Amino acid sequence: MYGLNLRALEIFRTVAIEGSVSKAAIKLNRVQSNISTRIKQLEQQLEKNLFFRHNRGLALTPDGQLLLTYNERFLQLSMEASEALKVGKPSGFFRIGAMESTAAARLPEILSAYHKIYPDVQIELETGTAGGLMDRLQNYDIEIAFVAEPVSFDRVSTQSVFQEKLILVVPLSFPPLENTSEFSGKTVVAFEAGCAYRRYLDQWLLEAGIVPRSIMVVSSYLAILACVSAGTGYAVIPQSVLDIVSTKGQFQRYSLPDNVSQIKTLLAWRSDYKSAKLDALKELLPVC
Amino acid sequence: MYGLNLRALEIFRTVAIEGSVSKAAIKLNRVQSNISTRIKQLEQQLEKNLFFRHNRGLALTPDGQLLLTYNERFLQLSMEASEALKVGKPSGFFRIGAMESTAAARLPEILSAYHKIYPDVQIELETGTAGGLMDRLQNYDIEIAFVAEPVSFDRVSTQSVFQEKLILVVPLSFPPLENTSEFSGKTVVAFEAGCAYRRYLDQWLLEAGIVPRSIMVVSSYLAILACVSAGTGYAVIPQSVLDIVSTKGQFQRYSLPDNVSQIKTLLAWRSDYKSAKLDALKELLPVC
DNA sequence: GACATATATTAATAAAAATGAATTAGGTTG
DNA sequence: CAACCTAATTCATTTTTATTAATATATGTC
Repeated sequence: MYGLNLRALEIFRTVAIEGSVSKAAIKLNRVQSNISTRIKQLEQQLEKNLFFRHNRGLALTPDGQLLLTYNERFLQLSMEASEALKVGKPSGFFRIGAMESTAAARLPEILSAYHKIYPDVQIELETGTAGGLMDRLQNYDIEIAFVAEPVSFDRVSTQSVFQEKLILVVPLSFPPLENTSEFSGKTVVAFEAGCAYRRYLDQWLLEAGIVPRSIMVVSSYLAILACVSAGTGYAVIPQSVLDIVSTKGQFQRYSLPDNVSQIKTLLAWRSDYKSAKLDALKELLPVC
Repeated sequence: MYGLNLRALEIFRTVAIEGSVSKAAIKLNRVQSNISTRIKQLEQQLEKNLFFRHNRGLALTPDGQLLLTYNERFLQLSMEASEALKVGKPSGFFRIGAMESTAAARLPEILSAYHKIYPDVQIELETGTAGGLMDRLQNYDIEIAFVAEPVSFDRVSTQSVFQEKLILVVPLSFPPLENTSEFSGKTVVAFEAGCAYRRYLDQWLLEAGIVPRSIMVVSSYLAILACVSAGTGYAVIPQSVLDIVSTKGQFQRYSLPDNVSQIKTLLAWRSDYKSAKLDALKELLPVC
């Protein structure tokens, strides 16, 4: 039954419509014996008589009638499929990776708009660290990723889409920040090592000559803010994330030097990846 | 694109799921080069890249994803088709031929019940004379026929389903029937020659020694009754038809001798014709 | 009984699919 | 960096399947 192909269906269909092997053969530009054999083959494969043979030609049996309706459905489906492939409209799964901050602060609105326009696309948004996401991108596990710069991988293209500002958040219980050296000996609350912002944090600590007492690794911005509020230690967090949480005012905020605080978020995709889904998404993203 | 078959779809599907040509080859008990070639072939036929090639295997492109969804639909449809063929439940067209009298008086109720039970069967009821119907039956133009006995054709099976009684209907303007010879010289209103009841009528006329003035051929029982009511002539008509028309009392009725008035209606089908549709219909028909 | 009109069968050929071996292309490891 | 791995591709060959051309068979018509 596995050899059943569109040609077989076409032959069956033509014979059914013409009611004759010879007429079908003429119509399909084949020799009559070929049609005859193919029909018999089909009947053997299905173990059903599809036609009554009489002296003026063939007529469908009930089983043949049934097959004919499925035949039509097959042909229709195959046309629909080739049409869909030709047009290339956005559809199917869209596996998107994003850093938690981007997923929380930037994407909801955009993906919601996207979903409205292209309801046929099933979005799967997964979060992870910048490093982890780039690995998954290269493993063809996700199709695109939103990650903080810098990104430099072979065969990966990027375009910057969001500008983030990192803010230093400090517990109210800490003395006002005047001298950065005061931060030495305190605890830093931070994302795990793969996180891009964590790298900026480490860089600032180094440049400012700060030696933290310890680093507490927490994998959620909400949890990090909760820790800061509770006085556990200080942290660095994107402004946009801060904007969407309601825990305002429960900690001190400080700007960081521009070189470590102004960070672009990039949309990244494998260079060999081209799709209508991606093109459509780019339309909805800001240029930055 | 016409060579596309279920095997190709299965190969594509397996590679897509396994993400690897070699694994798919093992799973499908084929050699890996074969899978590789088939995939490339498919891509060429569709003029689309279906997979990204990377060093750990293959991953679907958006086009590949799209094709995969159609692939699933194809496989599902093919399973549905083979399931339907296996089960053999009544479905498809059911081309039924019947004499007008049977179609009008006997079948409506039965076909209505049938349709309720088997809504997947599309009934086509066509009327014709007994002779015409038997021709069409043998021409595979209709699948079954309801005709009056006698029927004796090679390769046609029958079973009797209705008992009809023929009634002689006479205009009110005619004198009461006492002596059949009085009917000579009058007009007979009758169905065309192929009609079975017409043959019984002819036989009775012969046996009773009646010589009609003329025969008026009318192809509808309602029209025949209208003619009789109008005084045109006398006619022979099944009791069951008389029962369903509202023009009662506008003519005289007489019984005919049993040998020409008691007639069975047969269900007839070609002996090579077997179908669930027919079996189901037989269940609903009276035995007689 | 010869003829016409169908489908079916068969043997030969052509085309397509599957195989096995060799090759290529990226990684990984010592 | 060379040797090694893993996985896909290419290519020559074999096997299978589809197509053809010629012939057989079956049935109805004159």
